[in-house]
Amino acid sequence: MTSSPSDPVAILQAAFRSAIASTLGDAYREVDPLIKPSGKPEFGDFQANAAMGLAKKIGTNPRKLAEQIMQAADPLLEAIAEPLEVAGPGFINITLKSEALVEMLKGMDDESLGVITDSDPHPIVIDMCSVNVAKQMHVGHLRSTIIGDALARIFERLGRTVIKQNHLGDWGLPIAMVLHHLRESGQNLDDLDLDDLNHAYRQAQLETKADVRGLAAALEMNAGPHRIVELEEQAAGAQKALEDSKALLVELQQGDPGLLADWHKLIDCTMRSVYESLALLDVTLGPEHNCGESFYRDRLPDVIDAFTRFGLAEEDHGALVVKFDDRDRPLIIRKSDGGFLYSTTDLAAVKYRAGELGADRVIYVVDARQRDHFRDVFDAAHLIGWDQTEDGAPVELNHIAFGSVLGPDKRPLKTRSGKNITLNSLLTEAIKRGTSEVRKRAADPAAPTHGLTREELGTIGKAVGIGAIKYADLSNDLARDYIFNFDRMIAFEGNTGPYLQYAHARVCSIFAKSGLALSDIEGADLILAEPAERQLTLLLLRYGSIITDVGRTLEPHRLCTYLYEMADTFSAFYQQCPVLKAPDDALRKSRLRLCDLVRRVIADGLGLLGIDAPRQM
RNA sequence: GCCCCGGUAGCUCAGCUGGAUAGAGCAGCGGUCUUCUAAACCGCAGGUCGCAGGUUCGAGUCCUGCCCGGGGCGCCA
Repeated sequence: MTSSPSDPVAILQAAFRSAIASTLGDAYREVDPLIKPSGKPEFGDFQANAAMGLAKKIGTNPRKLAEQIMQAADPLLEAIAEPLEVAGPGFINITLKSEALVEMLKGMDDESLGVITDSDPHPIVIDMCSVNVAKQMHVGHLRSTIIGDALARIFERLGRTVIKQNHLGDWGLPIAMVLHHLRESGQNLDDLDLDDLNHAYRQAQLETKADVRGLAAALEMNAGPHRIVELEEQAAGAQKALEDSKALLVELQQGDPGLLADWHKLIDCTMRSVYESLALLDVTLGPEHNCGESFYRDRLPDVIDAFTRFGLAEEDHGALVVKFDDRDRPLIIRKSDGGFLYSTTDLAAVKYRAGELGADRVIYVVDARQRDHFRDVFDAAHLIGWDQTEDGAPVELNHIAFGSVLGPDKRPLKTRSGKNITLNSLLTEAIKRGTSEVRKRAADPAAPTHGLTREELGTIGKAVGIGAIKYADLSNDLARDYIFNFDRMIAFEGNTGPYLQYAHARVCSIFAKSGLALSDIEGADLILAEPAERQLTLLLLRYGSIITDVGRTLEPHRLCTYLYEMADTFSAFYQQCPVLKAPDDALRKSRLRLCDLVRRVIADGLGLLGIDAPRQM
């Protein structure tokens, strides 16, 4: 990672590193000087906070140490910073010279926008969406898709090769159950629609689950003989349906041609609807990204062999398990009936992604309920050494354990009638709401959108509606559950997608009204006299490091917070610094150039979140 | 029973490897449109950071215990 001349933090870090080393000796060359944007403008632009921690470690006076470091750093920064100051218990406050800020701003004023790319040739695999065939895509898959897509865009922006994979649930017992049910009921699989599939899924669930537990409870609670017999018959029926489904799964897994053909029909039916939703979301994820459970079916025996060969698996009650030193829970990799499980598949997937695809990072965007599972799988992969590429690079396995989407009652989101809300209906509703907001505004003759066609307004409305959903999903800490609230997410006030889109449109509008072309301001002098101009500049200069941070932490909400702050800071600038009505031409061009940078940063940032930024709204 | 995640203003949430007086947005109150998009901006008010200990110059942040909410826990995925 090189340091960009446009990133003040990187420049200050380098200077303070050597200042610390020359104060305390070479042993301290690698300590982080803890450069942070200053909390308050009166403390300057940045602060170095390392002196206090170091003083504690060494056992010296923090303020005194800060002064020593400051004296060493001062000459190094003479060209770009005002004289440094020590404040409080040992903060070193830094104010940059305006000329230096101008140079840094020019440094980011190209396509990069200050984002430093990484040329590591290993791809990054992102496991996202993960629909279950035989089940309609619902809000649960929304987050996985939106988050995965945003991360994919961010890593591509950082210069990495990204392989998106849709790890379809297409090979387990549930799909066998549905297939069994459809065959039993004589359904014609050629004109199967999603409702048939959903119905079949639910019926199959009922058939096989009704209801061994009920029987056990009835026995335990000394229910009457009639009730027992009734439940026993039901349970026997369930057992039979389940046995049949299991048998069908075995046939399927052995490659029975007729069954395979039916299986494909089922998948096609589900995926047609999935692709519709993905198109509405503007997420590029097609058949070429499908790499589901069935893909690994021939690789499962090898997983068992390898774990057995390395002595990492042992038999327990007939099943084959991997045990860990630090937890009671084992990972079952083969059932006592010889069948494989999703843990077997997931281990095969780790091996494939790291070993064959050569990925040095695999990101699983799967909901938080699978935390324990992935912890076990990752640890098992580590035990056997599959978490490295063939060229020896260590592989980072990350599970993005995102929270649930809840309804207003804080229970998993359902319709009033208690059904799961389908993703398609949700997206359609969002687009409808977005469009109606945009139309409402366009009805005003003074609105810039007034003359637009119905179609143009529809395009903007879609961007607003979908953007609102995506932003609501990405702007919170992913680990939290979040309450789905259309009214809040589509509001134009506060930290929402539409607010940012609006801020972007306003900047565009200034430029459009200026009557100038981009080429007119390209080399314009930048004049940073007003505090608002400085604040805007300091924020613009942070863009690159924010993107790097998101790549490191996998926390897209940091980008959201940044963009919101950008819109806010721009508003302050906009209020305090006339652009088109600036007192002279030089200032006008300087401010337009600042506006242009703001516009590009917001558009780029929203783009990384998968959100469109219309030029008008 | 064990494990994991969360608990910050009335509501929804930020708070970056411990740093200066804990920040936003909604909602509430009060201002700002002949002025570059008022879908905006400015101001006021609002806090025992779940509770109790501990670590230290300094804790929302780290450690221990407890409370509340959610999730998970051997042959479903």
